[in-house]
Formats: sequence, C-alpha cells, structure tokens
Amino acid sequence: MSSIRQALLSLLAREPLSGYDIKQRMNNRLGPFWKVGSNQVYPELARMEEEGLVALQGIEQHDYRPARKLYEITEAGREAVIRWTTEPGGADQYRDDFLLKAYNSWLVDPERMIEGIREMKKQHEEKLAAYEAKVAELTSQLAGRSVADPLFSSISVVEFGVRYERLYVEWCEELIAKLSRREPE
Amino acid sequence: MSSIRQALLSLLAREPLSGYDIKQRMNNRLGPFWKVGSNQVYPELARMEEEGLVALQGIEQHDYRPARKLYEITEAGREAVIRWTTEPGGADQYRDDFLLKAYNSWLVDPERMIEGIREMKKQHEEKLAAYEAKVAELTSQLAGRSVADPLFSSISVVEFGVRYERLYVEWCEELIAKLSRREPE
DNA sequence: AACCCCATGTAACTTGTTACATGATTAA
DNA sequence: TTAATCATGTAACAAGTTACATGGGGTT
Repeated sequence: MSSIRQALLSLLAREPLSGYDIKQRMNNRLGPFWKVGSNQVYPELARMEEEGLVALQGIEQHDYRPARKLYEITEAGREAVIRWTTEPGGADQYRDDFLLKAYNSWLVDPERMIEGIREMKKQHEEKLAAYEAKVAELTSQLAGRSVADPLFSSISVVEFGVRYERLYVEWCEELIAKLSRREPE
Repeated sequence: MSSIRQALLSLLAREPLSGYDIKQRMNNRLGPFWKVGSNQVYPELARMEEEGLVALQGIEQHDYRPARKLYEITEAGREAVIRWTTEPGGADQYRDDFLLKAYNSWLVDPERMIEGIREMKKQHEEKLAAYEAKVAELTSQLAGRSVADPLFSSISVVEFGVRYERLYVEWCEELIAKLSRREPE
C-alpha cells in the first residue's frame, strides 16, 4: 500500500543505493516528479531492512565525511516489487491546485487571471524542456542495450512527463485565449 | 495553504451547500477528481464558520430525515477565495502509482505487464467518456449565459480532464505496442 | 562571513484515509 | 432481508511536510 516503500524498492531493484542517493534521485533527477523528505527515506529503509526486503551491502567511509550506508535489494524485496507491479490497482486520482484556481476564474478579474496562467505556463514549459532533454539523453544511451534493459522503462516514464507538460502548456494557452476574447484590453 | 479549505470555499462561492452536498459534488460529479471524507468536510466547515468565512444560512428539516445545515459564503470568504486564486503558486507535483509500475516494467514478464496496462487503459477510457459527456452536457447549457458565468470555468476544468485522460490512454497504447514488439507471442 | 554540499537522522505538525456510529425510509 | 440513500459527525491511523541537529569541506 504505502507508495514510498514501493518507490524505494523500485530504485533499489536497479542498483544499490544509500538513503541520500534515493532522496537525490527522487527530488532532482526526475525533477519534482516525486518528492520525499529524509524523514521518510531513512526510517523506511530501516524498517525494510528489518523485514528483509533490503540488506546493508556495506558502509563507505570517506575520511571526514559521514558514513554512507549502501543498501541492496534482497530476493524477497525483488519478489515484493514484482508482485506489486503486476497486481491490479485502480487509477489514481488526479489532483492539482491550479485546476481549482481555474474553476474560480469567473470570480476574478480576467487580466489578473491571465497573469497567473502565464506564470504557471512558464513553469510547465521549463519542466517540458527538462523532460525533453532527459528523453534525448536517455535515448542516446540506448545503443547496444538489451530489450529488457531498465532504460526502456525509464524512457517511457519520462515520455509521459513530456506529454503531460505539453498538454498543460496547451491548456494554459487555450485558457488565456478564452479569457482575452472576453476582455479585450 | 490547506487545499480542502480552498475547495470548499470554491464550491460555496457558487451556491449555498450543505456538507453532504459538498461531499457529493467532489466524489461523484467530477468523478474521482477530488475525493474527500466526511471527517474533513464537517470539521472544516465548522472551523470556517468560526472564522467568519462561511455562515449558516438555515437548517432544513424534512420530517424524518436528519437536519440539513445549509452554509453560504460570506464576504470575507469570497475575498479569501479571490486572494488565493490570484496569488502566485508553484506547479503541483504530479504523482501516479502506475507510472512507478511502468518504471518497473523491465523486471516483469511483458505479457503480464501488458495485461495490467490494458486494465489501466480501460479505466482511463471510462473516465474519458464520462468527462466528454460532461463537457457536452455543460456546453449545451451555455446558451444565453453571460461571459462571466461560472459555467465557462467549469467547462475549462473538465476539458482538462478530457485531455488528460486522452493522453493517458494514448500513452498506454504506446507502452503496449513497445512491449509486444519485444515479446511477440 | 555566509551559504551550499554531503549524509545521517529526529521531532512536531498538518493532511488524508478508513472505519465506525446513528437512524428512518425506500428499492432490490 | 439486505442494501442503499440521506445527513450528520467522531476516532484511529497512515502519509506527507517543514524544520531542526550535527559537522567538516568547498564555494561565493
């Protein structure tokens, strides 16, 4: 059930990682695609170690730095991810504050609203550019890979991101067009 | 900050409603677009009444039924929604469990994965049909409305839903195509 | 001098989910 | 008879957010 547990296991199924690594992948690599705090990562790793889903592979100690605890997934852990991945589940509900703001646009001065939409559009354009770059980067690494390589899965996910951001930007443009048609300066 | 508060106020800005009404609108009308439990609605309404954002308009008593408490938004409440709607905010992070499952698709037997994707696709197709019907229904009510009518805002939001579900279905189709190319029965 | 990076973790707080409780009426 | 609808609400739990704590080394 807990989605964070699944997220951690999904990353560890690919390579051994430390708690810090995991946090970085989630918060930076795929942009704000999935954010977590250290409070969620470290205790969850400890719990999963107790349950035998992950195991401490070793501790790296670089002179002055704090110890780096590398975790690897166990066979039980791998089975758990596979079970979760194949088990049927309902579609998640979509939720976005800005849609609620759009729902209130009738209450607000159109010019003001347009400003806000433009700002939101800009943010999604930036994400779009980042995802597009990521797809290009990953695709260039594709040469000579087996068809069962994790890279194929990664690309599909980032491609979703590209489409999503594209949709968002287009929708913003239409909203702006509708509102300006109504209120010609 | 609290998004439920904003959601309640956004609905009450259009018409007086009871807690039960609000729950219905969120959970049924726009499908699982925004789900809430009674535990969130009723206490939040009480809190907002204390703070003067909403006011009890009256209590309906239909013979045997439990009393129905109708709330209306106050001037302070309306100002609060407008303030929130126009204030700048960062893009929400997108989060969907099924994307994480797709990220794990390399781990899993392609045929099994395809089954799961088909099931997910079906669910999104149903949502798509529901949103499309909703857009048609709302559009037919448009005749003779003022350009500042809440209906225009509603349509924009549901249109987002249509596009989103469309994107999701298309992405599922591509995923299936990619996986079957790899594993011809 | 002030801040960011690495790397671990804890504490306090706010949200959201699931289940329960009441109780009459109506539809399967 | 079983379940659903209306209508309010509470209790217990799970998940997520923000802030804090440590501490040396590097960057501006």
